[in-house]
Amino acid sequence: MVSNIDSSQLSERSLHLFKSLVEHFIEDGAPVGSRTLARDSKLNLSPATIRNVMADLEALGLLNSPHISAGRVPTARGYRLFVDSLLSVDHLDSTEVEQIARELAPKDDVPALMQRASSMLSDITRLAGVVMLPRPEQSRLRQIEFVALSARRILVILVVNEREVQNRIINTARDFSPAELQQVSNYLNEIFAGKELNYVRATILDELEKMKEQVNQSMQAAIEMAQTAFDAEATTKPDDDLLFSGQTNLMDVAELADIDRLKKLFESFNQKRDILHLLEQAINADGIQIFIGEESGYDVLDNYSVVTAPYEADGQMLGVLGVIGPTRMHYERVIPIVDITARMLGCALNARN
Amino acid sequence: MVSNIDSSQLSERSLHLFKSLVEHFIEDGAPVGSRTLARDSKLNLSPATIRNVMADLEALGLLNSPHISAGRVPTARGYRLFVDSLLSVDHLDSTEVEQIARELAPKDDVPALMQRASSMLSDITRLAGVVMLPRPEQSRLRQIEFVALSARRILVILVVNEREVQNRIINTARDFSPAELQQVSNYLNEIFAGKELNYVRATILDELEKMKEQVNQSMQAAIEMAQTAFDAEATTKPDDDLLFSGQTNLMDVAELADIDRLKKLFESFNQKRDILHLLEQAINADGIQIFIGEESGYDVLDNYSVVTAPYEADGQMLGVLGVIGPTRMHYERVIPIVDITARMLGCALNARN
DNA sequence: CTTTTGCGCTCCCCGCCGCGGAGTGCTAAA
DNA sequence: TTTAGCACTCCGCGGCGGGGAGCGCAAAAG
Repeated sequence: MVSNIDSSQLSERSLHLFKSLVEHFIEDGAPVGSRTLARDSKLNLSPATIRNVMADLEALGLLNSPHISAGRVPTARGYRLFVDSLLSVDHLDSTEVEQIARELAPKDDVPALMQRASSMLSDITRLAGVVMLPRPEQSRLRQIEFVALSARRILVILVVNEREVQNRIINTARDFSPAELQQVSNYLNEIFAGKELNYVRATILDELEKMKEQVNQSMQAAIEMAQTAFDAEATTKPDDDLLFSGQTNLMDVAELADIDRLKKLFESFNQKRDILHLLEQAINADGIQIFIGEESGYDVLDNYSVVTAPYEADGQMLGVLGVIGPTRMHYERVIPIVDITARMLGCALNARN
Repeated sequence: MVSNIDSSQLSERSLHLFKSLVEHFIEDGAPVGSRTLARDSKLNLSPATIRNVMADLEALGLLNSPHISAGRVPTARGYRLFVDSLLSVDHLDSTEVEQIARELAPKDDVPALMQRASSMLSDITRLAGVVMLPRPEQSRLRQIEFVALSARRILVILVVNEREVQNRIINTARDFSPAELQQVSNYLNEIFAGKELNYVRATILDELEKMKEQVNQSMQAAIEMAQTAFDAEATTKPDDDLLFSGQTNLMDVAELADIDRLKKLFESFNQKRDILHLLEQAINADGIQIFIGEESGYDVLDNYSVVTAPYEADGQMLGVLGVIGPTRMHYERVIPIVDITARMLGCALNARN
């Protein structure tokens, strides 16, 4: 990775012009030339002077021109400098903040809340929103219960991590009476409550061995049943842990009239893999993190930027949310929106202790 | 609605030529002219003759030309005649059937099965797949259970319609002991098991009244709790009942290079409303139903066709699945695929009694 | 009456040209 | 160091023209 440009390496004037250029480009999407820049930047300089400056900036890799006689366009590196050192972040007006707060009122269940966070992000920014759900890297079994649906069909309920409930139906080889089920769940709760799910899955086999000689046959069958339950659990929910919304907003941005690239992007939304990896990098960031174009390392994201922020509740990092749009996006607006959404989502999650 | 053309109104020759034209157009997507048709159709006719026939067909509204000196293209009405009377449906080769069967093996839970059905449809047809989930127009409560998470946090489990399990967590105003919970659930099961959910919701208020004077206070609180549980239920899951997949496949079809229309379509996938309405029309159809272009009545679907089939299990219609693609699609292939997928999905659902 | 031939005409597509506009780099002057 | 001047490049656009595909019509052929 080539070292980035530090703002101290450049003259005040260059920085000013550079900033002005980037802002201009973000506004119009057209390469900006020395004339316009001379007109707009308050410095009273002739186009010629500005051309010299721009040539320097291009040499540093902050700008380039699509072709020799066009204006200049920021490179990814240019955006980086802009975002890191030059950006003046918008102050959100209070009605917007209120809107966010209202949308994220902790009135319903967690998945719905996340969904709303995502669509709110996309609505407000007119870009694509994404929320990574709490990845329970540590899932502790809190409680397990069995409910008999009929003699051989049993509903298994796993309560995990205080919040989450999973249930599945298993068919058993023989009948179980409600009393037996109670007995089994008592037993399992006793030894496994509070343990990590993977540990439970791993241990349950050993446990089964121990049981074989020791206790009565009924118990043994019970353990087998539990094993089925946890096995099923293992194969479930591989990754519905990314909520997108507003993808269609990206179909408006002119720079991506290219339908093939857009298709690739949408496909990577569906696969989820790449985006997931990217967001995982952001979870330990201290607040807003921005991936600009090629920086991300995923070439589907060329010409796109991702603005993310982790969110937390109860002092614990839970996940990441953010926005995906063209590199040419209004960072000064998007950044505070993502930021405040992350905070408010955290609050909403706290509130529902 | 203008009356459709019946195949008996046309001469053998016209039909043959028309069929040939449609097939040709479906293959290439280019307007087809008299020359090509003369070459391809086995009838030994000169282009001029064919031009006359084509003029007739155009007069009937089966064809039209994009502009005066281009070839002809089928209209929606033309496609209608084609699929209703002229289409020779492909015989699926056995490896494909096997693939479908394999994908739909009833190995996991219902939602996952549906999801696989949808993505399989889109994979095989290279179009967009959609599955409408069983709309439980009639949800019977089978069983209700309470699990104490802590003294005041209670997990409510509703088993509905044999298959479906819903759970939610409610916070209570006062503590409940496990014994109490057991008592409450016994009571509720006794009076409400087998009843329709809406009925339960409606009745529970009355029940509450009756209770007020009659029984002990603990029971009353319990009923209040149950009410909370069912209320919450009412507000849940408004419509996650449509599963799309392979939308991106539609980005390949040339006729829809028009990004704006594509955007509108994708948005209507997200809203779900229109597509849902459309599929609901198909649920009582006897097998395959096809909506061609403007016929559907939804203008987002102009230039698109929807091929649907209802699926059933235990002799009961459960939902509809299908495929969305350009009107110019390979009906002879898509139709049997949708058909067999619907059947097999039904089987898979049956199998998991 | 049906089919074919012949012909003139329409319209699209594509490449070509030329031009104006925007912008650059360089050099020489302030 | 900045500015003015100038030659040059490249894009975008409109106009032009030719080739191709196809049509409709009318008259001839069957």
